[in-house]
Amino acid sequence: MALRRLPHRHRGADDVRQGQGRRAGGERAHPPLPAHGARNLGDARSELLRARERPAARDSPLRVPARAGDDRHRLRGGLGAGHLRAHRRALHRLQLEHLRDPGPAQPLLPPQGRGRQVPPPEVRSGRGAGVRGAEDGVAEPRVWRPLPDRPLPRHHRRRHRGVHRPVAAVPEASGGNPLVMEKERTLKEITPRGEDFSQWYLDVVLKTEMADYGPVKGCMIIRPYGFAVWEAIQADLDRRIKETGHVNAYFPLFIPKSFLEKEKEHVEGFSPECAWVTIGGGEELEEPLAIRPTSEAMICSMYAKWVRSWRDLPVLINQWANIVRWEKVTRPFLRTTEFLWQEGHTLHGTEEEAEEETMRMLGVYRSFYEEMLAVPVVPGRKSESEKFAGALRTYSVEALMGDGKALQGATSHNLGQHFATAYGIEYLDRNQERAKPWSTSWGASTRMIGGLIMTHGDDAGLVLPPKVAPYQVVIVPIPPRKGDWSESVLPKAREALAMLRAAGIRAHLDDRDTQQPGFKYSDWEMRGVPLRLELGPKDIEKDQCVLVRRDTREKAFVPLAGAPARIRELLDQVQKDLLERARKFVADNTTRVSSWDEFRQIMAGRRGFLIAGWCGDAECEARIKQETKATVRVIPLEGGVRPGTCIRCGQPSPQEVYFAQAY
RNA sequence: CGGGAUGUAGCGCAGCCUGGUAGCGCACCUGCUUGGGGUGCAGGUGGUCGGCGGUUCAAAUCCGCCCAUCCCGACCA
Repeated sequence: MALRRLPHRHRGADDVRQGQGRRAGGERAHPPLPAHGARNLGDARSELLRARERPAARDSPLRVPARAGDDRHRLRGGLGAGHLRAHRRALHRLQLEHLRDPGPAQPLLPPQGRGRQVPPPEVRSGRGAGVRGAEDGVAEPRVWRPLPDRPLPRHHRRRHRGVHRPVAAVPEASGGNPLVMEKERTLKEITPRGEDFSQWYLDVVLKTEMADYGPVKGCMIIRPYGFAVWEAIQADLDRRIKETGHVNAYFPLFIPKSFLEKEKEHVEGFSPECAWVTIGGGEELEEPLAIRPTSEAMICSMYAKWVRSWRDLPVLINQWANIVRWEKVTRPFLRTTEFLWQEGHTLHGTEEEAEEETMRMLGVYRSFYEEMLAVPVVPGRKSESEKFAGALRTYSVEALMGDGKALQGATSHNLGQHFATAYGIEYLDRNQERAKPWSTSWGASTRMIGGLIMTHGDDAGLVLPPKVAPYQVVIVPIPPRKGDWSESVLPKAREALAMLRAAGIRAHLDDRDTQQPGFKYSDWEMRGVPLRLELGPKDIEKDQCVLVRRDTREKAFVPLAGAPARIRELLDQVQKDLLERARKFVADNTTRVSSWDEFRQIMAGRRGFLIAGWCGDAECEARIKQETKATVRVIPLEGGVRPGTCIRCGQPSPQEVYFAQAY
């Protein structure tokens, strides 16, 4: 297939002619090329090499040590590699203290955040990239050193190097873990949130093995651990969609160009980000096919064929599908070229019914976000400029991320009669008169996972709400000092696993004997498993186990027999606490502003939601965006209408709105 | 689409300025050791130096073109 705007060498008609369109991953990164003999001079070269002496200058002490590599580090905030490493070490030391004695909550780093700390001067040493054991003379107790000296991770740049080598799946039967394929031994380090939130996010996504970059820009691979979260989301949201009377169906990926063009605003809105197929079977197509950026065009066209009578209404169909939008800037989960979502498309006899449906689904999204993802959202209506292309009214739920930026979590549109008109959907009503239905559409995507990560995550990695966590409990067996763990601890751990699974708890036993318990703790904390169950010889003696919460790291000793019940309680508690904590964060970072100065000041600093009056004028909105990056996120549905004046221009404002910098 | 950066082993990097045997740490493999917060030791495996072309006896290194990714902006779930 050929994609417009992508005259890529792997994507010629050849691929299609082969009837596959795709080659094996490795090959695609390195397309077959004609052999060339440019490299066959190796032997002659070595001969000459041996005949010559190595230039002494290479090892000369006069060599200038600084090079491009060093400058690179300095470019980001003026710190050399050594500084950064020292910084990191100091930061972690501070974290330890924080754990023992949590200080006051940082305004911009939600509850468990550690805040940005400047390393004490004594640990700021010269550069020493890649040098191990550059001890700073502090005799550290052996208790727990979260980060032993290691080469400085590259936490200021993320680089992608094509296709990763496939790793064989480890079968569950042999004690493997199907959701975590790479059994690497180091805990992959994560940039602290306060240092660089974007990098933190990418580190979390990649290192927890939720997703990885694919060979095509913006096309990520959702790995098993990430996909398990999506499956949990899907299962629950699907249930909610069906409970509200909808049924699932599936419509084609390809949409003929002429279909897409029927609704003017719609096509104008989406054509810039459309991918087109122009070749099929080796031949130029008569009509280009869009790879769906959304399915209104396709689905409404079919509705025109299906709907004849008022008795056919309402039509309440949902589909789970993939979507392609040619985005210029992409980030895993948050904005990818291809993404997964559900899109509902409904038809109704009256405007009131359509509006009711639109609001009903907005409510579904809201409760889903809060109950499943533990992410508080602000439901509201979009401004004209943020409206869906072709809609009458667009509503959304907006969440506030840890860095003070807002994320549109899901949208619900009242499409009016625009699409019915454009696609010729007509029926005979009760009075035997021709009538046009009112349509709606609503969707939520894999972006939700991004929101989930950015709402709850901390410096140690992911924090997953129990309801969507692939593993709710991980069992870490502690080997005895003497003897074989498979004699005592392991069988007991397996018993515990069976007991938890029987109780309907998603549990995993980490029985890798190549890792130390301490490593496992950190590893699963990074992956956000809500509860850890430690089981060692001492516990077995007392017929108990140790439960540790991921979010608070609180420990509890509980009798083994009572573990399932206690775990269920704890999981519920964690779920509740996460939502509460996130709510508090949103509340703490939502400001009702009364002056333009204050507005600008907050946007220049910690950002967050700003509640203010707005005149409703698009130009005024654009000016605000230009000056502060903030846009109208939503005109809230709750909290009452408070007329006032526009924060920017002073004109009368019919209602208050939520402003924020958007993702 | 503009600006910036990067591409050397699975990951993180050095080597490039001044062309001459491709290196280090981690991971991985083997063995021993260790195990309640990231064990230690010893020995190994692994590289089209992003691609193509040019200069040269010789290119990771110099030159040109291309590709890809990331970051920051302008546009959008």
